[in-house]
Amino acid sequence: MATDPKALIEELLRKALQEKAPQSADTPIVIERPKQTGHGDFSSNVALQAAKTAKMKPRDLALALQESIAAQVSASAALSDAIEKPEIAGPGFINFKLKAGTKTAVIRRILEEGALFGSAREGQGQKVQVEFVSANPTGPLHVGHGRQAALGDAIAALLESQGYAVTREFYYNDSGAQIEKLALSVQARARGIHPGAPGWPEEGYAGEYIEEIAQEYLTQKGEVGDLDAIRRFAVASLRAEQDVDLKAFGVRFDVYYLESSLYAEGKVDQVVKTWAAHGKTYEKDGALWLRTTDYGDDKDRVVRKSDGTYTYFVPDVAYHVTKWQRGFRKVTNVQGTDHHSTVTRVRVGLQALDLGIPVGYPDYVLHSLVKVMRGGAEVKISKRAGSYVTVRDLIDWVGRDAVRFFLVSRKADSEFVFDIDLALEKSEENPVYYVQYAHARVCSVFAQAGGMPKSPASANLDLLRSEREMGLAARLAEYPDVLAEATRELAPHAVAFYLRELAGEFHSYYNAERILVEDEALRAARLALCAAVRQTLANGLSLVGVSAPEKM
RNA sequence: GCGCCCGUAGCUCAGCGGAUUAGAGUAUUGGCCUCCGAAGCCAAGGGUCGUGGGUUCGAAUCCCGCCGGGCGCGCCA
Repeated sequence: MATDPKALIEELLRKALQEKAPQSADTPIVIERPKQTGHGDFSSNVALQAAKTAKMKPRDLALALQESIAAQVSASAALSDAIEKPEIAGPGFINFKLKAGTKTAVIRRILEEGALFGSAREGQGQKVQVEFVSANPTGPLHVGHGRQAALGDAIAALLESQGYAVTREFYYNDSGAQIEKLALSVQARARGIHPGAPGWPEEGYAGEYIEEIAQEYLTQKGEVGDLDAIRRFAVASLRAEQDVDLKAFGVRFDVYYLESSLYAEGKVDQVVKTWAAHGKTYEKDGALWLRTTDYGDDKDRVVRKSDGTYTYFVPDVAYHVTKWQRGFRKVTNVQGTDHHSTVTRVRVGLQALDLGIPVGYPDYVLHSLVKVMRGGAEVKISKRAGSYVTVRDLIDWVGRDAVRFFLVSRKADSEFVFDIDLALEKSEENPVYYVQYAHARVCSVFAQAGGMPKSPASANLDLLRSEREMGLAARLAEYPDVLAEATRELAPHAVAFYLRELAGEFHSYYNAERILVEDEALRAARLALCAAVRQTLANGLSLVGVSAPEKM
């Protein structure tokens, strides 16, 4: 018998459909977990979907399917032990209820699989790459980078959970106009010129960190006239600072890819040559244009300016070629929505190379901007950076766990209001602590019981019978599905929501039932359930980069 | 003007490859610690799902218009 109840139910429905309405046999079977407990553990609307092709009223078809399933169930002792006969409800839903033993089986599975519970093999053997943050070394990381870091790292972890071999990558521009401005700004500061004063570079960087870098450069006996040395110093110093912040945020990268290397290795030239060789470019007004309109863009784009330098998206395309050549068939880029115009260009640029790269390559997860609120007003100023709030500010204000949980709990495309007061002053009501508290609570029960249960998996789980215990078991069983779905959608916020619900059900259970009861067998069974809850909370928290404390 | 995204309870947000009575948190109000951690639990009130049409037996969910907000629309990156 299949160990996964969902697969089992799908099988039953498939057979019933073949028997009762063969002409509708290829109707996709959707099985969901109803929100209302009265609707059983699983529910399907196939009868509603198939009614048309079957030329039957939905309810009549549902009744026929029900009859067939009931027959299948009574014919098999294993099936009879696993599930109840289905019920019909509403316009023609078929609702399934699992026997208690089927539901609690997940507890044993969790205890056996431990940290691996929730993982799957969907992506086994496939190399995927997630590119995120990719901040230029021209200033400290801002809140938007924080959102990217939280999102990207969680997406990477989700992909890992499904078996993919994931590379976390950070791409940065270490040459070009922005870096030049940075160098000039530091140089100006080193000469005592303040932002806006005569001699200050056009569109220079005005943040206080520029002054700090300038002072450091000077104390290390740097030569004010040596712009090249200043550039190297400033980039190194900002890169180091970003690394410190990322480390504090609990995010690490496998690869740092330098834009300059693309030029150095001739990869940028190669891209342009290939386009030209395929007749995808033409000269106009002293510039070189790419026929992006051939691929649905609204106008052609300049790739080489009249001054001979390339526009930004040429190295971008070259960079993505390396991703493809490095064997990443699935690539996800996490960026702000302000970059959404590059999505088309990069994809089109890749298509125009005729390398056999699929049309939708790469995937993009675009997130909208983050607004930071404090005391009912928007915070725009950071002491360090001047004009924006940094990741460091957020971590200092509310702590890493709260920042990561908050930033990952909204779907990427929703505009995000990060309320410092909510995250900090009301910390006792904060969702992060709510989830962490559930974890700590289980640990504290174990402490009371004299340590972690020795062999929780050997407990007699049939003793778990209450509504709440069944509900918790069902919730636990859902976890692998949540991860699979969240991975498919590249939407880690689903994990944060799931954790909130699981924690809530546990708190509720904890208040309603005593876990450390006299009856040893029952106590062992409840401890096993608690151990499974703890494991799942820990797995989910770890996935979104939040710690699972034993005490708080 | 054009393109993409968003508009769900006072506030912050889930749900949106249609389907059984729209959900959480927070805020407000009222209960629960002689008993495993009250950073918790239980309960109440609070929503014409921006708006007007359309498709459908059935729409918060799909399609179109409008209103409101965000982001793009460079030989900037």
